[in-house]
Amino acid sequence: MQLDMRKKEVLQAIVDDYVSTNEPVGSKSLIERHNFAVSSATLRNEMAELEHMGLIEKPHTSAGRIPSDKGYREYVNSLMIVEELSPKEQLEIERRIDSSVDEVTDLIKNATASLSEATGLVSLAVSPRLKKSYLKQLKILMIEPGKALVVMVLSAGVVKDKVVRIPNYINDAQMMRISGAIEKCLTGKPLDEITLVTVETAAKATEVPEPLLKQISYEAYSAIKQADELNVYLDGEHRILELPDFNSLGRARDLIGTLSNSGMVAGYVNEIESAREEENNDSFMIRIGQEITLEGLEDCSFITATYNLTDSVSGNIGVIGPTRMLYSKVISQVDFVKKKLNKEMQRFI
Amino acid sequence: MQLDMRKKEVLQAIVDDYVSTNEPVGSKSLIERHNFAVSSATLRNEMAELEHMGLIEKPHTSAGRIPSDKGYREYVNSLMIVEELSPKEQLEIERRIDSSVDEVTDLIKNATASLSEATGLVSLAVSPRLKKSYLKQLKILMIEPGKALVVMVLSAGVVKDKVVRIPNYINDAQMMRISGAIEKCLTGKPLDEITLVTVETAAKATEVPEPLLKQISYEAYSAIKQADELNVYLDGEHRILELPDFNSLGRARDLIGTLSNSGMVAGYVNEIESAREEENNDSFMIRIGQEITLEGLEDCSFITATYNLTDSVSGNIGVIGPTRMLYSKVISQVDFVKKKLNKEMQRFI
DNA sequence: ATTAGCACTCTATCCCTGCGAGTGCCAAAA
DNA sequence: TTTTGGCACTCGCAGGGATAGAGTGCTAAT
Repeated sequence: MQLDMRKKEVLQAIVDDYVSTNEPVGSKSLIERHNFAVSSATLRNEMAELEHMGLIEKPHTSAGRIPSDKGYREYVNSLMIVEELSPKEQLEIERRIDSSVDEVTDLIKNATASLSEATGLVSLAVSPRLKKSYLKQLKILMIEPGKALVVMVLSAGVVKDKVVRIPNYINDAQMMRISGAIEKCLTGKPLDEITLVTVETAAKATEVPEPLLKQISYEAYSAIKQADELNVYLDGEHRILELPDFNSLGRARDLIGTLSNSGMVAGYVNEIESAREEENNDSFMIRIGQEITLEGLEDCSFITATYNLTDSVSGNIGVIGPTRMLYSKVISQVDFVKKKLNKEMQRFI
Repeated sequence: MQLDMRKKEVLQAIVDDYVSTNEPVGSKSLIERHNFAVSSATLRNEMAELEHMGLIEKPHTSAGRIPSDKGYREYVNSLMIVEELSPKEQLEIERRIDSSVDEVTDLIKNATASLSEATGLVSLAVSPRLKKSYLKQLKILMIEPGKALVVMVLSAGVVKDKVVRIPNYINDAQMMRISGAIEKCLTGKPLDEITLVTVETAAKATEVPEPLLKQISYEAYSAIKQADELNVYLDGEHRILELPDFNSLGRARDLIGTLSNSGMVAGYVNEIESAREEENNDSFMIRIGQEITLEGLEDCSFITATYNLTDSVSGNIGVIGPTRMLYSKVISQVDFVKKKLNKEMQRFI
């Protein structure tokens, strides 16, 4: 994108104005609000060219211009001046992230709520991707006839468990042996390298009847697989209904509807997360308007950052809002929450 | 409320018509859609009286009538003919409640989703009130230095756990002793009879240094208390945005905003649940419009039923929608889901 | 390259009107 | 006493100008 200095200034001014007023901006009001050394006629020419380049567009003939997705993209990539948060704003965010919680999940939920409150947008977080973390402990506790609890302690400092069914006739000693064998063999293995066969092979080290072995192995395996399933935490859904951008109802419904499908959301976030890793970008992902391939979010923007629980275990936290959002500030807020989250997570490792 | 036969018929017809058309109903259209043996003028007189009694009201002078909260109440109490679900509808609901889940929580979530789908309204469930269930097991597992997992098996077939902090210097043997002592003493005790003192007293049976005892007791206690905290599961928030009743945006925002405060919702549900118990009603609670004392839900209706995990452990499941809802059908749906839930829960006890 | 000026376009708003649905009431009928 | 037909009245809503206002593109002059 080749933009001369003045075009850059004009585009920047248009985005800034439109974001703050939610009105298409015309050449005259541009002159009024900014110190351009040229006349409105000159700006009109510039604007015509910007439109020709696809950076801005007209809702209708006699209205001002609004930025296009491409325009926002240009703005975000090279025009925007990222706004630092004031100490007060920082404090406000930190206050809401109660650091006295005992579980990572709660910490993440708090951070998500805090982010939504600060930005006034819908916020979301994806739980840590535990595929790369490895098992430190695996215990199977007999609970009552037919029921056991598989408890897994992972290297990332996370504890996961799952209630599973077991045959009635199994006894404590047998269970101890199987559970011990599985633990011994799987300890240190990353979750994504554990397959049903791995577990079964591990269990075979014990002298326990075959069918019993198979069943327990399967249940242990399913518990392990469940442990690395991703969760999506949403917050502040109601806030988007405050925004004038969503007064059309249909849009709001689509957004909330789509977001409530956490599987799809997690999948999408993973997708752009791996794109980020390949591009070796900094820790940000910004998707604007049509760049988002999730149905119903085509006129939203998505800003998300990657937090790290350990070097190899990460998740995402970010916001979704209308394309017309205060990028310069929201980015700082997301970044700040991410950093705070990273800091607090040290305690859990 | 003294209503002669004809007034009842008129009110019933008005509610039915208004619910299905979402238009104020006038005397003439009432004649057209129903087989009244009288003229529209007579109905006008009846309607004037019904309005005088506060059962129906006019949005403005020259519009038809719509039922008031009081009118809906009368309808629900004595006019409505509860609509049975067709086998097909029953099947559809059952299909969505996947009965192969291993945990009660998942069962409840599924039921909630199914209910929302069936009714097209927002559904919600409150997790079982475990206060009255008693401890069957309590184990404290050492996880890593400074961290332990408290695992509790409750009489209602529910397993709860919590990660807690413990002093670094405690050793396995000490922990075994404390944990054993606590379990021995608390087994069989309903959760709501367990206090911090109870736990401490139990722990004192062991010969472990006092400060250690105190701290572990406190952590165990906090885990127990956390186990009987109530959770609220919501589903189908986006569906209310489909309803013409919520086209005003503000109402939708208030509703979603209020519902997202799960503490308030749980409190309110508990409140009306205990009212139900006192009145020794059947298993239904219906709150219409102004009867709801939750801010932001003043023009909604709330239909909820009580499910039972055991005799003494119950929770609630129900829906929230506009006062203009198909009471006769929604009630059947809620009831059916509740029964299905009760049936499936047998497996967990 | 910039600018002033101008004709043109399009929307949003206001006001007016007429239509339709519905009401309340009265006097006559049952 | 209840019911009914009839009628005047009310009010919201949709449609139809008319107007104002904001903005554009183009042209000719600087």
